[in-house]
Amino acid sequence: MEMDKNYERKCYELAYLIFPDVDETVDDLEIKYPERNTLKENAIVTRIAPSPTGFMHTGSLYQAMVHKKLASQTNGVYYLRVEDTDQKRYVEGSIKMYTDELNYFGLNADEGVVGENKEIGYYGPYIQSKRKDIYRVCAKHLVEKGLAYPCFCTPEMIDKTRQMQEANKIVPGYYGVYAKCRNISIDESIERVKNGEKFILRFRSNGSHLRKISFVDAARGKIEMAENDQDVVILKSDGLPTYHFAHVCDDHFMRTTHVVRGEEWLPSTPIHLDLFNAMEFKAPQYVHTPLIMIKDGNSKRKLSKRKDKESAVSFFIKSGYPAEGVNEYLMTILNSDYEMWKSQNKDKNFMDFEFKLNKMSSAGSLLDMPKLNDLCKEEIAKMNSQEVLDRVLKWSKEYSKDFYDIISKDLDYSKKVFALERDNVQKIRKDIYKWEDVEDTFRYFFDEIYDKDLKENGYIITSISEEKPSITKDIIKKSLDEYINVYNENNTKDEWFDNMKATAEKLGFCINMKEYKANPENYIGSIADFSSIVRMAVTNKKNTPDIYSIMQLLGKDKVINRMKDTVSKI
RNA sequence: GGCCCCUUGGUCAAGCGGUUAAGACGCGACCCUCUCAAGGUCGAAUCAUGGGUUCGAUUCCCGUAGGGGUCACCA
Repeated sequence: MEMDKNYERKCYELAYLIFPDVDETVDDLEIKYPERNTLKENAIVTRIAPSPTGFMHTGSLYQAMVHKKLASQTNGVYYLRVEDTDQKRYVEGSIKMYTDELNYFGLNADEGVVGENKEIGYYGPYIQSKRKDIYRVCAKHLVEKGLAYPCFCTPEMIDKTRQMQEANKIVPGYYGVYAKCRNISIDESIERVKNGEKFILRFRSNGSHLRKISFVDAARGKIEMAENDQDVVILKSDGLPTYHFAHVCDDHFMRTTHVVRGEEWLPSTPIHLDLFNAMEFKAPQYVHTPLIMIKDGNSKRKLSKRKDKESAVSFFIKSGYPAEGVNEYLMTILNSDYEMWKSQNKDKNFMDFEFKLNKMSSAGSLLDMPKLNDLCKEEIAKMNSQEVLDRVLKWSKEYSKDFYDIISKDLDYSKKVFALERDNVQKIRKDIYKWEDVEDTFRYFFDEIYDKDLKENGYIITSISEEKPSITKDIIKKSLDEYINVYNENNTKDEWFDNMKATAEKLGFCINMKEYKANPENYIGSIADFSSIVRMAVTNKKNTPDIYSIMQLLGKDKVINRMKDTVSKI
């Protein structure tokens, strides 16, 4: 007993020696950052915790969706905390980029860091590098309790131990008898600290990997794992905490109820539970989300920052994927019954859907780009021409300045372009799924782009002769010459098509598709071929929306000129 | 390699002891049609494997295999 008292006193001495300037206690912090009593009992407090590395991973977006849903549907809080304890990886401007990207998808946090130098909330600071004092209070507490100790080992020494362990097939790591500094006497520790020897702070775990612990993952259910026995580093040589320790201190004092994170964290959960226990903090509920995978040959793997452009959220923004479509996609892989619900609630959006943790799939899903594209296509199809114009302007201003200049010259005209087969029609054209594709899809409406295309690719109309030898270049020319003479801009659509058919028939085309299919050898081509000639002469594209509407929009002069040019240049 | 997670068509998946094993994307065919897109109709395609438990297993248990993750003074 006498001995224990003595040891206890020494622990306090050591703690004071290491943290002479810390006079706050854990109890003080409990008062400073009280429980969130204004929230209802079942309100969920979640957090997104990016590292400012200049890169937002697609998986984070997926998690942001979980945070947003959980907090909003329980009237809880979703906050953003910047995890910048690794100063080596810090990239300037990351925070703004990150919050901007969240904003693009409407998945921004409602507390914490919400922009560059912008913080909301009473549980801050929300940037870990500014929370040094808090970690030191907590670390001091552990030293006082004999649950943390200074480690004087060099990285080389630790490396050597590890190699020895691996060679002898011993569980590697810094623990038990292999934890050299854990086993030196407290007097020696005090002495060496006094002497100014360099050290880091390690947790003194009382666990054993022979014992099992279990915890409930809110998405996966009960999980059983070996108890932690590693004396993990809690404060690094730069005085900043490791992730493990910061997680415990921050999520406790920010009163997080649910820690939603990628499943790569699952193996270190026992460490965190051990730490929570040592600090006598109540551990949060854990939710480990599956990783988003990508197909690589015959197998699948985690989205890789280096290899896969889709791993960056910025890729989707730069390409102009509409946020609505991406969100829809995220929901479909997030909650298995979302698609069913959506098909019954077509007019609602994902924020109206009740997200359930136990409906979250736990297997990593492959990023399915065709599916994403389809969902985006559907979302764009819901927009009217004004909305499309606004969105294209906004996107191109940022990512395609030339195109922006072209379409903003005559906004009224641009709007009419986007209104084609969109406004006031029974069946909306669904051929765009990202803004990046708009320029090419509508290139023939804008002279600058049209001319550039002709220059680069030539007149593609000649390809008709390659596919159908009966339609020679002469026939193409003759058809256009003939059509130029009869084209009447004031025709209704029906009159226009009758006119087309009359001209085509005169030249030997079959104007009845059924008849043509039955006896193609009797004709030089079909009305479809004749239409193609006109289409390509006017747009230099094989496939376009209804050619009548296009001609109406372009106006007679342009239509006639383009046909004349084609005749003379091919 | 140790530990952990995961496993229904090509992909996302419903299912939660008895089903003709949903639906969506993709794919194919046909219809519609001036091309394409869309739309409509139809179609091909799935319970990784071996043992149990049970009257009965896709469903519950165990093993095996496969895939993934993780083993830092990075998060």
